[in-house]
Amino acid sequence: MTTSAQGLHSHVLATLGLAITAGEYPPGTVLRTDELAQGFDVSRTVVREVVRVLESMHLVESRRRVGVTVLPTESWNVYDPQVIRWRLAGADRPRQLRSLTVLRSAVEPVAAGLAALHATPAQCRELTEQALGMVATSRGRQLEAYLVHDIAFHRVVLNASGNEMFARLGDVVAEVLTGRTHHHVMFEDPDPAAVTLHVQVAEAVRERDAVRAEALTREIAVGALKELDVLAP
Amino acid sequence: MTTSAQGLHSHVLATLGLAITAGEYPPGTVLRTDELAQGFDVSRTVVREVVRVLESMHLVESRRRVGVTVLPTESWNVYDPQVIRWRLAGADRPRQLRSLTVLRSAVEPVAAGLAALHATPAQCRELTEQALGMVATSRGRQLEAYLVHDIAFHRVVLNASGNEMFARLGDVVAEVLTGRTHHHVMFEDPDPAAVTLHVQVAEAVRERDAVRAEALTREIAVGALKELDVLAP
DNA sequence: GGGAATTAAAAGTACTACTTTTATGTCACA
DNA sequence: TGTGACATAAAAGTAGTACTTTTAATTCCC
Repeated sequence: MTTSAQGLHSHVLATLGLAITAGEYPPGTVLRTDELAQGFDVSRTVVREVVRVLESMHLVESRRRVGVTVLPTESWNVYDPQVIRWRLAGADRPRQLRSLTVLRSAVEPVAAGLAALHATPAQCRELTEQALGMVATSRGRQLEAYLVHDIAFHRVVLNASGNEMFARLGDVVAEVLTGRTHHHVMFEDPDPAAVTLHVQVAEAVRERDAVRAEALTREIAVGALKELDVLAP
Repeated sequence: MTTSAQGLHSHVLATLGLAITAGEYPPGTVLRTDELAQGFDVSRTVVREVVRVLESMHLVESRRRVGVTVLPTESWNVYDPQVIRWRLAGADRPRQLRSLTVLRSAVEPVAAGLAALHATPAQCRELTEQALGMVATSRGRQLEAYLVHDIAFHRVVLNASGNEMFARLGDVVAEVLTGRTHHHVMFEDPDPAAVTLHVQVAEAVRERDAVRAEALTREIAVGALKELDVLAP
């Protein structure tokens, strides 16, 4: 069983959420609470609580005398980390990775600029450290170790921006980077140019050079976009 | 009563969600299901369903033998439209408006650039129309009418970008613009420079000039940021 | 053929009984 | 006196049932 299930609720939620985001139930499909309860062999209580959660994610809509209707993609809360995880686990993972990468390319440069203004000395240190870690692991097929530093690096930048909305994208970035590493056929070491750019971003932030930090991060983003355009048609 | 309440669930959810996001229950506060049920004079069933939803927003965490614990701000799903609405209605509205505006300033320029590449003829037309509407209502204290066009304009840009994540920020932008208009003391007409910029963005998109569309939108964003720096200390 | 009244299906709500987890306090033993 | 195993009870989790409310759809009357 792949769906982490400590508790009936979690299990049903994960299963249903995954199925819906995977497009298993096309929009407009109506599910009946009692049928779901029977299908999962749980009480109606459990199903109702699950439906309420799915409703809050705008994946479904529950109406009396009708049932639980699956909503079209456009109404989904696509920023909900849970929804993101489900979608990344499902069929349209490539599409999802692309739109998230575009989001990154918009947000991260601005975040880096702000980080240059707001980063604490500790954050500057952490940033440099992670960048050096990236350099150290950038050769010789140490992709997993590299990934850890890469994620940590971007997390620090987002946090140091001082903007709550940016900071909360740390998980998204982590998912994207992980997805990329694990789907890239894992043959090649990371692009040396990208590694250098990260080091330079750390430098720029340390020197409080917002403009440079933003520009450099934009270059990183462009690289990520290019890479993706190659991957997907 | 200000909390829209068709159904017990909605009522309890709105009340509790608002209270928590307003910081009425400091992080770490534990609420007991039965007490809530008594307090709201509803069944435990209703409270449980509400708690499950709040849990999915990471506003609270429910643990056996402990109760429902209010989580710190850092864990909240700050991108959940519902959470955003609650917070905008609460005490830290100014802070919230600022962080959302920064997010806009990062996203919208990129979205505009993409819109220039992907916008359909219909979207181009719509964009021009809204921009002209802004011009028409930009003088003589027609702030409400202006706001409608402004919101529509930005929504079209975000939709036309073709990126799902951007498109879903339409509501956020609408909230921010509305909040701004309604809190600006409503004396002055909109900045003529901003109006002109919108017209030019529509032009650039129509002419498929991505670079120009992005640059112009960035100017609009800078304006919005400046305005906010004046508003809040 | 159209509109009003009826019906029934499904979700919403309530209540009650029971299970499971687990924080905390107790007691025995070293 | 401190420490670890054990017992206790508190609170959430689950189940089942009975009832209410809404409302789509059918029927029936004009």
